[in-house]
Amino acid sequence: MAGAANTRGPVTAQAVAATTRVRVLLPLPLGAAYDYRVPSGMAVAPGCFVVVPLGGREVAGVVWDGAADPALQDARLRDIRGVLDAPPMTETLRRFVDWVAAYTLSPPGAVLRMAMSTPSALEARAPQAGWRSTAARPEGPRITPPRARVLALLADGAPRAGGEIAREAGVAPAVLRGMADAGLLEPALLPRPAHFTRPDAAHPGPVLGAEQDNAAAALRLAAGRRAFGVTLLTGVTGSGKTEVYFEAIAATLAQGRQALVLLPEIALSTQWLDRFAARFGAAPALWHSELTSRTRRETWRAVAEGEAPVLVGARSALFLPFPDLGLIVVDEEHETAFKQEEGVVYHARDMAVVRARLCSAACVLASATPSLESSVNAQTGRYAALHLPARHGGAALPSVSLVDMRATPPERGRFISPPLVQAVTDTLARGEQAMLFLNRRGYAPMTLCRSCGHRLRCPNCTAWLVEHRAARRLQCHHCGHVEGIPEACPECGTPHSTVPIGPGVERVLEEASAIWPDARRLVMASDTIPGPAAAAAAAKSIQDRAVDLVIGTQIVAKGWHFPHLTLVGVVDADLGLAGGDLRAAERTFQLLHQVAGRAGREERPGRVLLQSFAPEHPVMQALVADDLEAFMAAEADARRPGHWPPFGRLAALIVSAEEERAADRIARDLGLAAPGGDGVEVLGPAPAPLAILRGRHRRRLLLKTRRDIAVQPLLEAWLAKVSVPGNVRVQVDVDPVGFL
DNA sequence: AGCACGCCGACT
DNA sequence: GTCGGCGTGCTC
Repeated sequence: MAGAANTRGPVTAQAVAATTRVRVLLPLPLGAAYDYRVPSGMAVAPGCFVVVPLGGREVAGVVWDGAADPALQDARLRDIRGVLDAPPMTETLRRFVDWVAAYTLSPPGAVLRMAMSTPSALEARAPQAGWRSTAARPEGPRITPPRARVLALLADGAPRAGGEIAREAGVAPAVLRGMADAGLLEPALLPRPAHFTRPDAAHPGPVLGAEQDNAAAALRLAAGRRAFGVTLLTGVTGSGKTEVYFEAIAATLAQGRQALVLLPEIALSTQWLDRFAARFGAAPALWHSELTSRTRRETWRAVAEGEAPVLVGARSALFLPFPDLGLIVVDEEHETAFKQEEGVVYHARDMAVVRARLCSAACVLASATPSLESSVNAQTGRYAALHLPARHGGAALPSVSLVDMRATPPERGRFISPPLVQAVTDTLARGEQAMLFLNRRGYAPMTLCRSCGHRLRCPNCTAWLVEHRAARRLQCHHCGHVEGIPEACPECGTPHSTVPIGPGVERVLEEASAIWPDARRLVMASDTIPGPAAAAAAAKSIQDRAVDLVIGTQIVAKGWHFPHLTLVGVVDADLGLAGGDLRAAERTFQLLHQVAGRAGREERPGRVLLQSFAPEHPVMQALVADDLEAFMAAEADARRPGHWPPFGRLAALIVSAEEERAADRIARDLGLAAPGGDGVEVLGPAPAPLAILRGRHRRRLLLKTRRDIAVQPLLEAWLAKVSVPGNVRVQVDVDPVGFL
């Protein structure tokens, strides 16, 4: 219509409609969603993945909810370039992104980035071309024997890939071309191959005992409710927690919803996968950082399309696009590996509960040694509690005893005391396996100059350099700095004057080699077991009794089943107690309990020896008495009066700068601007536990409040009062665990 | 996060 | 004389 071009004429229908603008959240730390214009003819709704111009480039983002900014002038808007062919982000995932951003005080875009970790998955998969036979076979063309074989292969009418037809019918690819020209075949798109077999809830799994059956029934019920609820599932190693929560997964599958299982160390979970396969007759989808980009893309897409009914992953799996998540299991829920310390600082266990609530899913937290947080939530009734009292199959719990290192010390320069030497010798003599546990990699945690007393330090961190003798290197375990082992003291120049102080697993191996030269030894540490394949091989060699003595760091503590291992010796049980951390005792108990659980899982009883210089310490006494409840009650009593977590809230501000003075100044300014009032307390500033990390000086302030006070508004108001120059960084950590 | 613009050293 | 270092700052 010609009149429509007349801009001074009557207002046309097109002009009446105000410019359609929507908010688009971009996976960048921008603080807020940006507004974009929706070109006419384009249909978008919240959740759509779109491509938008940003500066000189194009970025994929998500159409977000809420009204666009009316103050922003139309002239500044740019057009959405296109809508991506991917399932839109669900409402619940969008709310989850917003929730995590608000809780952790992170820019929403930074959280979105975790939910868009696989940009290539947003592009439509190129449909694969194939052939199928035409519905009505034309009369004319001759059906030669090769042609007949092809037609026989395609008789079911389903399309197949050209290469596959040629191979299976034993014909040259040219035959297909000719058949197509003759009208016998027509091109057809292939259905995408299913990458994930559906786990079979009806697959005959292992038989459960009566107590497990009861717990499983309760979980089946919880997962069948289609409603939010958290269950804390506890029970010692070997009590069958895994098989019990498998039943919750089965109930979720029966409803057609998806299940997510979070494991702290997905790379080392081969035994878990075996058990899953035994129950469901199929493998679950996997999600962890070591996936190839192709697998990542396929998995992300399969999750988004509901084709991966069960996914097992590391904490980042929490941000995958499940269309209808019905269950989240957090196994080993007490593990600190669930805390992400960089970028968006969050605790995957806590966020799992949040995501479950947002999508009306059941949540199961499982652990032999639950965190005090979860225990208290179970006691107060916020969480349901299920406890498996015994080891399945009647295996006895290991007996734990202490070796007083003051009464029976090792020889000078040695670390294994006479009682532990004797116990290992006896165990090996019986043809059983023993394990020495020391949560320290390398040969020695510190190196000292005998002549001047100089200690070898990391140039970038407040940390000693750890000698790795096998690799002939000194290494910083905090920043990755590596240097050679010096011939002479770098301080005073005295040659050959440096001596290793204290043990690491390599040094325990050296000592063990001298004491038990005939024992077949295996060291398991994150640097000797580089990935899932190596971990599986190591586990198999232990199960096959190709190893007599295992020497390992905490990676040996995680979920392994070693049927012939009857003795665990903890070389330094006091190790985790130093440092004055709020949760040092709790974490030491959890780790040592878990390590102890490696001993004696079949008919033979296990023995655990803890070498300690403080055998009277409550942690050691609780381990000997195997009294988790009394220990947790004592921990709770210690934290309650001071409103320490979980009876109060904690948030940390870490101020860091390359210049010490800059860090100090901003930390002091923050201290002066600190919030106060009833139930609000600020501790610090003080040097952060690692006062220098990666060359940056660090100061820490701690905000502690009563449980009924939200820390986020306090933190926001506090940070707004202090202007921070560009060379200083202030990192917020809501609910810090351990030091940072 | 990119990618710009923006002021001071070693090279064709 | 330029190429280039990465320090602040903006992107609807």
